[in-house]
Amino acid sequence: MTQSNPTKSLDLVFAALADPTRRAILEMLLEDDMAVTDVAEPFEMSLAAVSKHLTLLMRAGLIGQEKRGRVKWCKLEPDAMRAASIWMQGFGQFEALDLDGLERFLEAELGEDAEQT
Amino acid sequence: MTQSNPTKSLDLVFAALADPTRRAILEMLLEDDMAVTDVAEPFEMSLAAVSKHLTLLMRAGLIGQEKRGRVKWCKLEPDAMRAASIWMQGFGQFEALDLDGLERFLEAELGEDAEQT
DNA sequence: ACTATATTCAACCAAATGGTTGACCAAGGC
DNA sequence: GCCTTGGTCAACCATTTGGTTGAATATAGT
Repeated sequence: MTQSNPTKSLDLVFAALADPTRRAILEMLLEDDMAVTDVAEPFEMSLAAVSKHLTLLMRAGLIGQEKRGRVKWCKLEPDAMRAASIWMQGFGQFEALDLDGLERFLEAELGEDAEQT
Repeated sequence: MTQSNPTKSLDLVFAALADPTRRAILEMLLEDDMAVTDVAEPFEMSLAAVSKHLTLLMRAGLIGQEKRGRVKWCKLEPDAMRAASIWMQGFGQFEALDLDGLERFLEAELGEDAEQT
């Protein structure tokens, strides 16, 4: 009856992503690791509220936290998104939107030996 | 009517996906269009409960419903997942790459339809 | 017209979210 | 030691969610 682990994990990840504040936090962490206070700074809500958001992101596995001194550092854990991302890709070929553009981007990114099909 | 607020659209899609029943429904609809009663059949909950889930899926744009006779047919609308899927891929798939460049690419790709933050 | 089927609606309930404020601990700086 | 800063905790509040049941609506079949 009870849903197995992977299902529950998808629940947590998708639920965590269903809030604009939390998505914004994840985007900020894409740039760099950040202290909790600095994460909270751009938002017009209390530090406690942001702290709760971080707790949810932690439970979903999307971020990790490490306390050094009195500062708690948050770092992105993008691997937690992989299963959810793959699940979604089962529903369509979203990459078909502009595969050429993506290819050009990846080639530029990976450089020389990227294309040899 | 079109979702005027792009952030809200990601909210709705991710929230809709955060429930195992709704994900299971979407997977069922991957096979074929289904009537509401048939969608509800495998689940150990009332028809009304499933109907509510379908309402949420509708609001998120993930399914469409068409009433023919007294039967309401549900069909998958996987395009509604696109923006969310692409948003996620900005985190998981290309970690080794230049993330700023990827962000610029995705922004250009999604246009104003999927800008969050 | 009567009845059965398909689906939603309405009222209710319990639990979770997203936010607030104020108190609380922990770690530095002086 | 004392004060400030970093961060969580606890209690509270409003709203949403996920479920129930029973009544209501609409269409089909006979």
